[in-house]
Amino acid sequence: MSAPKLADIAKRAGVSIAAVSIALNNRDTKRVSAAKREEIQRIAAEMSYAPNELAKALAERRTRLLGLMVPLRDPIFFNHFVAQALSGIQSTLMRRGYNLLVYSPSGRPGRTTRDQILESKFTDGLIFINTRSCLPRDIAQTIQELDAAQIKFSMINSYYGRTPANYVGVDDAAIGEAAVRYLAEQKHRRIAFLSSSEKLPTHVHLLQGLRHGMAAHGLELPADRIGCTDYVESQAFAILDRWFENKRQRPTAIFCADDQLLMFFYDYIEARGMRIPDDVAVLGRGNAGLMSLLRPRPTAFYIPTFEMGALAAEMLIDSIEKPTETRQRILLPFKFEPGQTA
Amino acid sequence: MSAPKLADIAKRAGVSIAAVSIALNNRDTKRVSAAKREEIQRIAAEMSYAPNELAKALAERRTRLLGLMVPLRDPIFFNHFVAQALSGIQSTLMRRGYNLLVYSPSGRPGRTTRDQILESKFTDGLIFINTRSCLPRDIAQTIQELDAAQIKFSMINSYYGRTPANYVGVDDAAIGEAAVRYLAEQKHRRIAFLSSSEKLPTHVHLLQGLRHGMAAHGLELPADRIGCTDYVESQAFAILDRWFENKRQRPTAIFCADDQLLMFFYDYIEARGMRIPDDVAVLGRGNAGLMSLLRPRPTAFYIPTFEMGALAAEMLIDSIEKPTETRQRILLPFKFEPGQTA
DNA sequence: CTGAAAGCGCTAACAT
DNA sequence: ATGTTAGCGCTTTCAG
Repeated sequence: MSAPKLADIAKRAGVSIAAVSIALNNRDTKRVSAAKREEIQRIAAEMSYAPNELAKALAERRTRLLGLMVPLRDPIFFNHFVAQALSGIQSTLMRRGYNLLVYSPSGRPGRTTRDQILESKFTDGLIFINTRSCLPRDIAQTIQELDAAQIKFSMINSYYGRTPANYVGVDDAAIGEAAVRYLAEQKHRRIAFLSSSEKLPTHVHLLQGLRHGMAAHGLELPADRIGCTDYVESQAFAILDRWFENKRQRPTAIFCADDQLLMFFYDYIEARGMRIPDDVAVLGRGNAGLMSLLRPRPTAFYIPTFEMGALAAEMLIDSIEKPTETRQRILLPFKFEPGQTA
Repeated sequence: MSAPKLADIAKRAGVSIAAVSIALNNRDTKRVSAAKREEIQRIAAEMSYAPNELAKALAERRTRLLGLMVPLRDPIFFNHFVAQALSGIQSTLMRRGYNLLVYSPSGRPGRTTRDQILESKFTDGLIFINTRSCLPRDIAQTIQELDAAQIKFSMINSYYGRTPANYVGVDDAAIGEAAVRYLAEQKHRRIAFLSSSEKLPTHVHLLQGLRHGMAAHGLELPADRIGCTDYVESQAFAILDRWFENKRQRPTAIFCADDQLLMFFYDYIEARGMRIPDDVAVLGRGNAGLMSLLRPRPTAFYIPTFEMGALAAEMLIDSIEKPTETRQRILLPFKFEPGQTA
């Protein structure tokens, strides 16, 4: 026996299909008498009726499904970022009655926006998680194509282009500034910046904040104290060796742009037999869950990943349900937590 | 202008809707002439046609969507487990052309199987991730209800009941045995087991393996060297204090049942000013990604979370596509990686 | 207040 | 080889 449908209930109750649909869905309408409604509900429960969401969605022209697009390619750090964001997204969806479709991330770089559009035919809207490796230009193009296809979407992290879009990020410039302020207050004057790659938005914004902060404190950030590692550990080691070779000129504090770089730094310190914070202070930035495992406990700025996910979902649903809603670009404040490293 | 549909293409091409459907879907059939097919494909591309997956699914009676049920989340450890399993699942789905619907985990414990069944109306099958906190009895009931509703499913981790079901776990008894073997070879004779809670399947199986291994090596595991923490750090500390109070009788090696317990142990060692492995050796079990962040690097058994996800998805899809397939219960082998702690 | 009928966009069995 | 037709299960006018 296959799943019971409206018609089955209608037959048993001796009413029309429409009557059943109305009785079951509109909790308070006078379209159907109280007696009939109860009868219908009883029968439905008895047959353990569950609506076919597919048919429902087809008729209603909406699925209450959101799609999540994740360019999955980075190691654990990113995994964890996604997991956190996912929790946040889910917390919103739960409250607002949506579910999440996580699209299989295609390893192949050929994954075009067109594919995404195709896939989105199942959903009411799309959430994008932009990783540190997403370039502004690519994102801008994606936005254009989505708009052309009239697909609703919102983005998490790292988008700073000019095209208007719903997105939520973190205020990296503010983090950079706060980092300098904190270190300057501890009398650090030679501060270095261990980062990812020159072109990445995060790098750019942190740097901007750092420079601003340096200026405010009468300090400066010479080019040779900015290290771009491209996330290659050996490259990070080379940069650090350069910084530390001269006892007199070595930086007294390092600011690491994200958790992976912080890990590199911990590894380096261990490899060279140094100690944090005795030999050098370090300030981190990244994901709370992961960094809390490190010892000594990092003094760090935490990215509110969960909240970013929750907010991105909220924005998207708003724009779906009230199409007039104008697009918002939100930068969430960071959290700071003192540890043992600076 | 709303999205183009088959009818639009049909009109433009001067053929029937069915013809378009066939031309677009069945890459190699003689149902339609080569010329017409090309013409149709050209027009479709031109209008950037994308099929309405909903309608398609309704007609085909299948969505190529799998649902993921995740019980409410524990802290980071679990987050990461889920993220890993998710990656594995996705790798299979990608290859086999499915997508994943991640159901919002309901915080409320009242989330019944019935709810899940309701939600599953969107999917072809369900994957369950059973956490360490899932009791065998509850799982068994879930299985029964799913069967009654004729819903296909597979489970990841921690199910060891008698009801037949597709599931993939890890061979904890083998891990327990291997743990003893490894430690015994290092001449450890007083080995203690820091664990979760007596009732949990993982605990039971690890213990079974440990006892077996102990016997084989002429050792024993007295009850007072089995510590159940219920994942409460203070409880863990109390147990450890008891173990370590007597210098003569203290265990020389500890086996931790999972990563969270290992973290407790590291915290304890730090708090009491001891050193690993000088004061005590420790052997872990858990998630590769997370534990690799710890220093000293743990010597540990790693659970193949990614593979478990991939396999669970594979099994589920098989059972969907070939309904004759009999149910399988697979225990994956663990991975062992030596570190600096034992 | 209730039921009949017309879709939603697509597939597949059935004619031609 | 191609076109026609009847659903898939539900919602929603629109008559009665």
